[in-house]
Amino acid sequence: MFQLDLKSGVPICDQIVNGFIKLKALGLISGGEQMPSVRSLALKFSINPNTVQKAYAVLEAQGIIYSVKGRGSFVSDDDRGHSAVIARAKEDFCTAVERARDLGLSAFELKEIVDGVYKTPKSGHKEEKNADG
Amino acid sequence: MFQLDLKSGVPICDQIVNGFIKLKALGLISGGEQMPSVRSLALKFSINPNTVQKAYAVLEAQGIIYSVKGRGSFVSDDDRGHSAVIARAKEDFCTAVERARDLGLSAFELKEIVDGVYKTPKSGHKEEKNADG
Amino acid sequence: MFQLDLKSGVPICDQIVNGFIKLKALGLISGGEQMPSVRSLALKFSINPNTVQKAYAVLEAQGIIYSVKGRGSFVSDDDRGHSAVIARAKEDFCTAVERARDLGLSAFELKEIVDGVYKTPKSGHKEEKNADG
Amino acid sequence: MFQLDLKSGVPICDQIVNGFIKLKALGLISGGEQMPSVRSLALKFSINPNTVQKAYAVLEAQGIIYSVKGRGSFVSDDDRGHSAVIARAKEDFCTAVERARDLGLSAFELKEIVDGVYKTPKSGHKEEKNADG
DNA sequence: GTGGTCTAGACCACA
DNA sequence: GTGGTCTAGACCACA
Repeated sequence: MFQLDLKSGVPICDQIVNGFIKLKALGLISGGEQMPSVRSLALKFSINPNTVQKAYAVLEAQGIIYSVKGRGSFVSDDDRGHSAVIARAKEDFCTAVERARDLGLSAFELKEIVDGVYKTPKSGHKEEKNADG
Repeated sequence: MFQLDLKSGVPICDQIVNGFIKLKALGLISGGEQMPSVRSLALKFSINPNTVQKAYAVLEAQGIIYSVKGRGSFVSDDDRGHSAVIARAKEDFCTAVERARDLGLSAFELKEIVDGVYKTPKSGHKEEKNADG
Repeated sequence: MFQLDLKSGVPICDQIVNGFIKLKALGLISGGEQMPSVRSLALKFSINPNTVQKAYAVLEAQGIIYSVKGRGSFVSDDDRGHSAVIARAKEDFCTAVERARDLGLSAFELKEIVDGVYKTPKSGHKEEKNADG
Repeated sequence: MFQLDLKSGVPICDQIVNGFIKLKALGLISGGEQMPSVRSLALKFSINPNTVQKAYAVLEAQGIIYSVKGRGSFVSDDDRGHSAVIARAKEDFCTAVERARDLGLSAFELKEIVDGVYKTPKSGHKEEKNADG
């Protein structure tokens, strides 16, 4: 699974949404698989079930998961929603590049940063420390 | 000048701050030059003068501009602030890379995007439409 | 038979009820014919027997089927229920028309859609993929 | 404006979302126009601000409106989102036609119903009576 | 048990 | 003032 950083200022709901998108991107969850129930995840993270519910609603709206009343939530088989999210991520990265360029950074500098990040071991060094609640 | 995108979700204050940083980075405004008055800018963008005031305060705190009582605000000569801004820009870009990596994008893909953006002429401004308020 | 779409958001019970109504309307099942047992249907669809039970109860209440203690459920001969079902189908369609009208669609557009659907061969079943659970 | 029917069983949030979509379809609200504030609408309908907030979030996700923190919510200039909603409405109507056809109704009967609905004066006779709260 | 909706009320950033 | 997030807790339909 992933972890929450309640101190980060990033809305908990967003962290949950992004957490599952990452898990799917990494192949750690896949089509048809059952999601943890709203209540169980809320309990696990010591947060309010409404927050989890909201995150699941966003994931469902994006086509990443689907929910069946009385049965649970499941990872979607169809990857269109997930692909759309990835496509948007590329656009976002493109915007980030433009911003850096506008501030005078060179293409060389940016590519160095890219390499630097990819050479770093798995875990992002400064994000998502632990769920303290 | 630059434009505001009220729909972007980015706080107006931040957009103003970043707008002037960009202008200075591009050399479109330079040391000693007088900044537009708070009132005139607020009028031009149809936004609250307090918001402009706050943006100017941030710019001053970062050493990008300085204000002279009774005369107005001016673009700073020295580069005290500017290098800090560049450092932060690098951090922001680094974060963008990490996010893209977490979603499964490869270093190769990202570098391709970087090259694509830098090959494009200046007009990368396909976003930030207009301030309608 | 028919198929369930667990992702549709339509309650499973309703899907079963509507499925059998459709089968009878199309003449694919007829008076006196025995219905699949609750258990077998639940097994086939990998759903809760209680859900099938409830669907059968609704069908019986509408006069579409009848049950004989110890023997099972059977398709009803008479059309008591069927005409009521047709009446409700008309109401449902009427509601759909009103909704479309409220969104600005013209009567002409709707009638075109009607013609389009009726000109299509039988296989209008582009929805209702499969029960995966 | 539109009215809510708290007894209808239709989620209040959905009623608000559909209400504004209808208003836009009818041209009663248009691009750039300011939406009532979350709080004022909640007060007007005697419902919880969270419910209005949720409705506005859905409208924003669909591109029908956009929100600016501290300023308010506005009807979107760009009609792509609204058009997508209309397109989906056509699909929904198409599904309704298929369902009616599957139950044995003829194209002629359906077109009669369409004409009937469009000949009826403006207000749907059975929907959305009044907000009692 | 499951997801979904709603109220009540606190608190935050922003203008 | 504005929108946005979150908690706490009730209640519902459905399986």
